[in-house]
Amino acid sequence: MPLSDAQVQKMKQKRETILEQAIQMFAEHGYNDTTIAKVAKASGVSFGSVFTYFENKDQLFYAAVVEPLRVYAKELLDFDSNAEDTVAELRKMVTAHIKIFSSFETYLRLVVQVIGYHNRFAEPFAELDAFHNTFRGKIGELVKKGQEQGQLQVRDANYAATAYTSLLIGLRVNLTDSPDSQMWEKFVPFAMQLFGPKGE
Amino acid sequence: MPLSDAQVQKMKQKRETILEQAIQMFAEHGYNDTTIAKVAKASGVSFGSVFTYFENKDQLFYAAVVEPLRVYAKELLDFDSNAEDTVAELRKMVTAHIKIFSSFETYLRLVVQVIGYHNRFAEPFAELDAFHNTFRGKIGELVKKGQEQGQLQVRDANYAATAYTSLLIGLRVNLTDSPDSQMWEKFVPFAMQLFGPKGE
Amino acid sequence: MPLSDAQVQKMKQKRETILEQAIQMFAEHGYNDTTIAKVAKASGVSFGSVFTYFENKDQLFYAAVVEPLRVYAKELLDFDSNAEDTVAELRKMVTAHIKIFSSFETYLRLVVQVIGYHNRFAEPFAELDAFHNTFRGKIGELVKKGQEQGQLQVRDANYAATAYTSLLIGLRVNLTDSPDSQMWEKFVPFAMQLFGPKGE
Amino acid sequence: MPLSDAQVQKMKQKRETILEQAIQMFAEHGYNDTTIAKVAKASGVSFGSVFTYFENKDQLFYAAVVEPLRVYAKELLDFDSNAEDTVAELRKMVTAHIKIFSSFETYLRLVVQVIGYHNRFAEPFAELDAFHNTFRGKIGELVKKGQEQGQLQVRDANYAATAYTSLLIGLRVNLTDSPDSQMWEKFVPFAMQLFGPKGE
DNA sequence: TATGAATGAGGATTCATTCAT
DNA sequence: TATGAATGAATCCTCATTCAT
Repeated sequence: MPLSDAQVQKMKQKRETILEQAIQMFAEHGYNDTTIAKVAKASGVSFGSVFTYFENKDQLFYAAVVEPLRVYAKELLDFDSNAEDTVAELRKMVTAHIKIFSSFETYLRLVVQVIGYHNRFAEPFAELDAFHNTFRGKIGELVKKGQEQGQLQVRDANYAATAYTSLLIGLRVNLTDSPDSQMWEKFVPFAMQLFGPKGE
Repeated sequence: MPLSDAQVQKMKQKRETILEQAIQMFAEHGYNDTTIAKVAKASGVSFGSVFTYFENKDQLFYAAVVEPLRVYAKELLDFDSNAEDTVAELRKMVTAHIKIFSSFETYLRLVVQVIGYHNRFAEPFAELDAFHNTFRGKIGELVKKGQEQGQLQVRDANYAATAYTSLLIGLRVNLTDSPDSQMWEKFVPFAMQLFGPKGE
Repeated sequence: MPLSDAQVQKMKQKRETILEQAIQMFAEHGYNDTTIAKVAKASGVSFGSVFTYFENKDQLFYAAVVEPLRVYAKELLDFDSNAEDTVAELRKMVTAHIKIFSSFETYLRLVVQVIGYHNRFAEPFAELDAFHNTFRGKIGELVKKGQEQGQLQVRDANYAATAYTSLLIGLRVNLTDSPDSQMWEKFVPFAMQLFGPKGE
Repeated sequence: MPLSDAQVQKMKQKRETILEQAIQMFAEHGYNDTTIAKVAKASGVSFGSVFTYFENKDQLFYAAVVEPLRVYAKELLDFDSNAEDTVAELRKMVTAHIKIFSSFETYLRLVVQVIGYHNRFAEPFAELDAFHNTFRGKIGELVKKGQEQGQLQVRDANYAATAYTSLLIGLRVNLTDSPDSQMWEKFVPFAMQLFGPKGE
């Protein structure tokens, strides 16, 4: 007996709710202090149901880390590594990234944990690491282009990209309780400096 | 009957061993996956003995975070915020910091965890936060001086300091498995850029 | 999906079994020497299940003390404080009480422990104390009535009631291993004396 | 090297202090919640020293129960079972007993526990039981004499004695927090009734 | 599919007791 | 004799996971 469309919809919705609550709680209280029972309660389902949608706690954690990544990845990679005016594109990119990071508080807490315990969380870490490489790579390309055009001082573009992503994650770690995006914006010029724009 | 000096020494040594093992394991496997039994075994003592030296697991964790801080704090603050040649002092400072951070792998993993779950680890977090403020403050002073002397471009010195400490921590997070200090050194010029040195 | 009636019945039965075993063991071996594991084993359930029915050991103890009280209270208060023939009613009451106390061995051991450590067992003690006051009060009323009617010598009715309940509990303490109800019956006339019946 | 008298005195004193503290704490908090460490601390000695004076915790408990008994036994048996005026002697005895029991709060809490868990505390219980039999026996003799003299109504003297000791212990249990000896005195006439004095 | 009772492995902690100093 | 560090058995409790309904 196939499920009706309405039923499929309802189930999707339920899965979504559980995942959102899980992200919230994993980020806030960590893996161990987040119990399946608490997630279930916060989601308004029985804890048995959590196992209907996620094989086990590790899978739930994996999904909590990896699924948002797909969304955020797109936003973070939304810049043109072939742009003509490299510096302008970089500035647009940095501004967008800063804005995204300032609003990511919950999710990035999760990311930091995964990185911190990458032995324990090998699988989600692999995904994050893969994205990080893609991310750095694309930024590196843009930087390289800017250097070739003479708009940026010549330095190792990959290191510049790594310094840049490190600054982003470091700010997120340090400004733990500062959702105030105005303050975040102040860091745009500092981030730009890492790329060595000429005449600034 | 007071303990003999030899006794006292032996106890100090034992406490030290336990703490070192605890730091290692907390950093590697996190708070929850580090059991007292494992720490005891790694330290070559019975688990009951751990409780002789540390009131409970939370206190052990606290000590693991806070005691090394006292040592590292001194190293990290070892620069002159009144130096005449600001840029030279900054470069020396940055080089030293990069070196220190490159060797901190274990301890900084711990730090990242504490920051990530600062709700859970409120007390050690408070200590880290206090140090961070001192650290940023002293760097900010040096930057301010450089700006007054005209050696640095004028920007908000506190934000510069925050960007700098963020870069350091972000590098540590991103370069999780890179104890290679040669690679770390490459980041010195990028860090310097955050302070806006003129004519570089 | 609500539980079926049969399920609910089974659970009630299981809870009952656990509680009975707990009463038995708490009475026999005391709070500390009664482990959850032993109670579980005696009840034929896993020890995890005990926590399904009782929040923790203290709650189990509380239930073990308070739930039987509801039953016994009714039996003990089953006399008429407005009876016409006071002495006859008192004799009936005393006979009933003696019989009840003679059969209470297990439960009263528990009661004695709670009273003995009323600091430690504050909550169950409060319940017992409340019942004791009700019990004494009702007896006192009957005694007062008898005195007004001239059937009993005039003494403080409340002290008489306290002396009576003390005798009951004292007998239970002293005759620890005497379930022999024939012997208990012999104490009826002594108990009656406390009320000062005229012409006996 | 024999110990000096002063040293022997000091040790006796220390043992005494430990025992007093132990009685206090066993009575107040029970066997299990009274730790050797706490007793040692309250006594101003190291917990190792407790083991110098008492073989182990059980022996300490045994001493706490049995040693005071030797003192109290003498007081409780201080009446003349051959007295000419039986009723007067009984009244004197009851008055003395009530007074003693009213002041025994701590010790009798201990006694009640031993009786309550006589399986667990078999050895101290045996001592208490032996004393109880002696105590009842001597009272029984006096009662028997009074009956022979026609001063008391004829009833089973042993049951009367048991009823009497039960009333004493029951009062002690019930009046847990009433050190007020004035109130206790009110129970003298009730206790007397148990012996069936003629013409009262 | 949804529920929640049942299970038991795992872990922090307490504390009597031993024993070296 | 006095001390207190060392030990590890014992116990409460949590929680992921299974499975009958």
